[in-house]
Amino acid sequence: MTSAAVRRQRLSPDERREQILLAAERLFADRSYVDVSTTELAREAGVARGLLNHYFGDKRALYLEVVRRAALLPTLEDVALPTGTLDERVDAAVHWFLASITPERATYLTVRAAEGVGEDAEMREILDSAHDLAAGRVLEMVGGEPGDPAQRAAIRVFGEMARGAIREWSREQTLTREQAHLLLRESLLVIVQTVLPGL
Amino acid sequence: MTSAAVRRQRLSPDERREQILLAAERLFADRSYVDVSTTELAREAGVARGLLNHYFGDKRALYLEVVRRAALLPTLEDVALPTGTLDERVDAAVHWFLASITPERATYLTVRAAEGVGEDAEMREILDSAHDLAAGRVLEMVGGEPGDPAQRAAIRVFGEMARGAIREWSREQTLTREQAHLLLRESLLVIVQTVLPGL
DNA sequence: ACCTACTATTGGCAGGCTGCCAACAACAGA
DNA sequence: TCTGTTGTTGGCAGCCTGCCAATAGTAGGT
Repeated sequence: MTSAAVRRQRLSPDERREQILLAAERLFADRSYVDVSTTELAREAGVARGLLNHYFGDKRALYLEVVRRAALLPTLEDVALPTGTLDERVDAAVHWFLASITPERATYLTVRAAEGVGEDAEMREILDSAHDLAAGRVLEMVGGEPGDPAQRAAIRVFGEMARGAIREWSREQTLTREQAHLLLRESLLVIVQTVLPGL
Repeated sequence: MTSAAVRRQRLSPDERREQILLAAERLFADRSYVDVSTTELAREAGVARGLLNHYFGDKRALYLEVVRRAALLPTLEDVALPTGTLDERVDAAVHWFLASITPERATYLTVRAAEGVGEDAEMREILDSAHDLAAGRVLEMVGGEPGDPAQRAAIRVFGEMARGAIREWSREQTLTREQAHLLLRESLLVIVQTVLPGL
C-alpha cells in the first residue's frame, strides 16, 4: 500500500506501455501466469485495470510481450566471431551460451515462460524463434553453415541440452559449472563433427 | 450433444475416478489447461461438475494427476539390460529412449505438460522425478553408476537433449529419425566417456 | 492566458469460471 | 420391502476477465 499515484497522470503511450511492461516483468518473475491477476498487475503499475486491455488487448498478450522481450534479449547484442581451431571456437561458443543465459533468465525462460499461459502456437513461436536465433549464433561461431536447416536443427537440439545443463548447475546444483561446461563442450564438438561435413 | 448418460448411474469410486481421468486425458491432449473448463471436463466425463472436486479436490490437482500418469508411463515397464560393447549398450539406450517417448507423448509432455497450470514446485517435481527415473534407466543400460548424483545429472542433461531431438524429428521434421538417432548416440557416447570414469 | 479538441485514463457492468455444500437418490444388506 | 450408506447432483457466492461509456489531463491555436 504505497499509494504513490494518488493523482491521475497522463503519460505518452510509449512511456505508459513501458511502465506497465516493467511492472509485469516484476510480477511474472516471481509468480505464474494464473496466479497473477490483472488487478494485481494494474496495482503494481499504478494504473487502472482497463488500461492493460487498452494497451495490450489481453492479459495473455501482455504476458507474451514480457516473454518475447526476455527471450530475445540475449541474442540482441552481437558477438565477435571467434577464430582459431575448431576446439577453440567450440569452447568460445559454449562460453557465449552459458554467459548469454544467466541463471535468472534461465529459470525465467525454461520455467516461467512455459507456464501459466497456454503454450499454443504463438507462444511456441516466440520461444522457438529465440532459440533458433541463439542456435544460429552458435552455428556461426563454430564455423557451420547457418543456412542449412539440418545444421540449425542439430544446434537447436544442443540448445535444449545446454539449457538443461544450466538448470542442473544453477538450480539443482547437481553439476558444477566446470562439469557443465565440459559436458557441453565435448557434446557440441561431437555434434559439430557428426553433422557438419568435413570439419 | 450425444447425451449418453441421461440416467444417474452409481459407480465404484475407482471406476468413476478412472472415467474422469480418461476424459481429462482426452481433453487435455488437444487443448491447454486454461482453455479447458471444468464444465467441459464434467460434460466429457458425463458427470456433474461438483464431482470433479469431490474426487480430485481441485482442477489443478486433476491436471497434475493426468500429467503424473503420462510422465511415469514410459518408465513403468521394465527393460532387459543390454550387454555387449559400450557402443552397443549406448545404442540400445538411445533406442529405448526414442521408443519410450512416442511422438504423441513427447508433444504432450514437452508442450502440454509445461503449460496452463502454474509450473510450480509440485509440477516440477512430477516432471523431474519422471525424467530422473528415465535417466536412471539409461544410466543402467550404459553401465554407469545410478547412485552417483553427478552421473545421473549428466544423463538428465542428455534427456533434455533427447526430448529436443525428438521434437525436431517428430514435430518440426527438420531432422530425420536417423539423424536424430545418430546425433543422440554420438552425444551419449561422449557424455558417458566424459563423465563416467574409465569406460 | 483562455479555451477547445483530442485522447489517455478511469470505473463499473456483464458474463464466465471455480470451489463449496447441503440436498438427493442409487444400491447393498437385512 | 425397507433402511442406512454414500456416490452424485445442482445451485450459490466470490473472483476474475474483457468491454465500453464517461471523465479529465494536456497540447495547440487564438
